[in-house]
Parts: sequence; C-alpha cells; structure tokens
Amino acid sequence: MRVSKEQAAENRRRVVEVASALFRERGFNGIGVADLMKEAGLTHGGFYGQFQSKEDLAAEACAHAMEVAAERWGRSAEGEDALPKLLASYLSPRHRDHSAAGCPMAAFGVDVARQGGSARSAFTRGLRPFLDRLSRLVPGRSTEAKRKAALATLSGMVGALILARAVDDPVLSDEILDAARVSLGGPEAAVE
Amino acid sequence: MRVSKEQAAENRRRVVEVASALFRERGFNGIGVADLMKEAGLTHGGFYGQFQSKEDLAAEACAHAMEVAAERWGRSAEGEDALPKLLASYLSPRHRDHSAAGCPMAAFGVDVARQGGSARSAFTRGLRPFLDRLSRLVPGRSTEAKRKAALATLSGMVGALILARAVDDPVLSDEILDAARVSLGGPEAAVE
DNA sequence: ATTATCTATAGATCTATAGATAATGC
DNA sequence: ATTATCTATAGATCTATAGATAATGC
Repeated sequence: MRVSKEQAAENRRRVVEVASALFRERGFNGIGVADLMKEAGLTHGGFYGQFQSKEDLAAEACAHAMEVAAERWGRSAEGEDALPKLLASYLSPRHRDHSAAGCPMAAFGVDVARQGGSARSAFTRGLRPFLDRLSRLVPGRSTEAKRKAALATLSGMVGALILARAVDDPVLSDEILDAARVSLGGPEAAVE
Repeated sequence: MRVSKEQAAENRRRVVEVASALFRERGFNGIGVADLMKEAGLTHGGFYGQFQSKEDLAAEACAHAMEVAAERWGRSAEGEDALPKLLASYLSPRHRDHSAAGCPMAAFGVDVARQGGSARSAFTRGLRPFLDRLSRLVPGRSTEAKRKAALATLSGMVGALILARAVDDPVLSDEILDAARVSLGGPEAAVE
C-alpha cells in the first residue's frame, strides 16, 4: 500500500487541488475530510499523515487557489485591451456557473473571514498580486490613483460575481454581470 | 412547560432573529440547531414544532434579515446627501466588524448560492428593494442608466465589505473600504 | 528500517423524531 | 383536549488517532 516518495508528494498535491475546488464549491464546512480524500482517490485515514488538520489544509488550499488564479490573471493582463478582456471573462456566465474552478476571492472571501487563522493570512498574502496586476491595467493619473482604482475595481468584480451567483433569477443574474462589466470599463456587450 | 400562543409566537420570532444573526456571523453550516435554540433560550427538541427543517429556518432567517436591512436603507435613503451617507455607513469599519447585525447580502450571498432552494429565492426577492432604493439615489440620465448604476454600486459595496472582512491586515482593510467609498460617490474622508 | 496508506474506531456533534410533561384555551 | 416545550435518543456524519500492512529506499 505504500507508494514512492514522488507518488506521495503527487498524492498530497492532488489532495490540495481537490480541496481547493471542493472548498470553493461547497465552503469550508460544506465538505468533510473523508469525502475530500475519496475524491482524491485515497482513504481518509491517510489524510493526517500529510496534513496537521483540516484547518491546515484549508489554508493551503486557499493559498494554492490564489496563486493559480493570480497566474491566470497575469497571462490575461498582457496585450491589447487587457482590462476589458479580463472584465469580460471574470464577469461572464461561464465563470459564474463554475465556482469550483473560479475566483477564490469570490468563493473563499466570506469563509476566510469567518475562519480566521492561517487561511486568512494566506488569503491576504495571495490578494496583493491581484491588486498589483490590476493597478497596471486601470486608468489613473498617479500610482496612488491607480491603486485606489484597482481596489474599487476588484471590489466591484467580486461583489458582482457573488450577487450573480446568489440570485435565483437568470435574467437578474445576467443583468448584474452586465452592469458591473460596463461600469468598471469592460466591453458594452458580453463577449461570449 | 407550555406557554401561551402569544409567547410561542414571540419565541418563534426570537429564534428567527437569533438565527439571522448567527447565520450571518458563522454561516449556515457554522452553527447547529441545538446552539441556535440555546441562544434563544429554548431546548433544541422544540425547534421542530416551529420549523420544518434547518433549511426552512435558513430561508426564513435570510428573508427576515433582508427585510430589516431594506427598511434601514429606506430610512437612510431620505434627505440630503443620502447616497454619500449610505456609502459612508455601509463601508465603515463599524459595519465591517459587526457582521451579525450587518448586511445580509455580504454575509449570506455565498452561502445562499451554495445552498440553493428556498433560501435562494428568499434572497432574490429580498434583493429587489435594495436595488429600487439605490436606483433613486445614484446619478443617471434615464431609468435604465440609474438601474445599471444601482447594480454596479451594490456590487461594489458588497464586494468591498467582503474583501475588507477577509483580509488580515487592518491597513489594507481600511484601504479597501476607503477606495470603494470614494469610487462609488461617497465622501472623500471617512465619517467615523 | 522506514513510511505512505489502509482499516477500524473513539468521541464529538449534527439533524431529526418520539414520547412525556405541564400549562393554555375551550 | 390541545399543544408548546422538554428530555432522551436514533442514526448519520465529522475530525482525529491508533495500529496494521506492505512497498520503498537504504
């Protein structure tokens, strides 16, 4: 039953990967260690050989999701019309409907505030790259003005995605995405 | 042990009240029926005489919190400088630090999207009054423009509050509140 | 020999129900 | 007689640990 060191490291990575998706989808309290491990193809007893606690995994899954998402933003933040493109993809029905692979700020923000501890500091650390990237894309006369615009833009993006997901009515949900996209400097019509 | 019909109705109201606060603070999965009832001064067995299920209570608590918050917005939406005042109070450190009594959209949004069902439709129904009130306060040439501005403003408010709560660093947290407040048309300096 | 993973389980907690109790309301 | 609430408990699920197992890595 024992596997190689490389395989064990790969298994551990897969648990973090699975957790980062399932925590986004169901919340920190919405899925248990046994189900997480099962989804990763392992039994739940093995969990505590790799992680100190579920809270420990939550922090690592949060950090991981933030890093992956920041890299994706980094790639999309290059070239022409970077901001409109970013807004169009972030505030798309596709993103709204796939929270497991989506923005960890929208998915984890509330959970992280409630949980506190190391997940919260991982979230805070992971947030800065998003602000740095956004600061380079938004309009503004000074570095300070750009920084403020980035903070406000990020807030609008996260809030719109959360409200669009919470709402029952698909027409209202699309309306929220569209209004936020246009207001924040995105294209007039949705791209998709 | 039995109480009067009036007292029973009052007890039921108190359970909804307590639930609307504790669910905001800890999330739907963050507190159990027994603890909720204890907080309301009752034993947990009595719960199922008043509510069909915990999910049932979640929907009712969400609806209640939305109504109370909408009334509060209604009062603050009168008189001079209604929008700047609303923004100053919504995006204040005080509001950030008291989620149990605060905006249910910021507290419940993510939970409601995950939970679905009647909580989600209660949330959607409860959202409209906020948009109507905001539409009357925001600038815009047409009804449609005001509506869009209201949607974008609400998104920015909710997103900023959630990010300000999630973040570990008090300086960054205040910075988020300040940037969103100014960007959305609030006063330049925080009031408090 | 070491160790990654497995099986099994402890102990806590969660939702929900059953039946008892005691006060209300007819 | 009705019923709001209580006590007690069923059955599921949750986090975490103990000890066994079997393959790796020296």
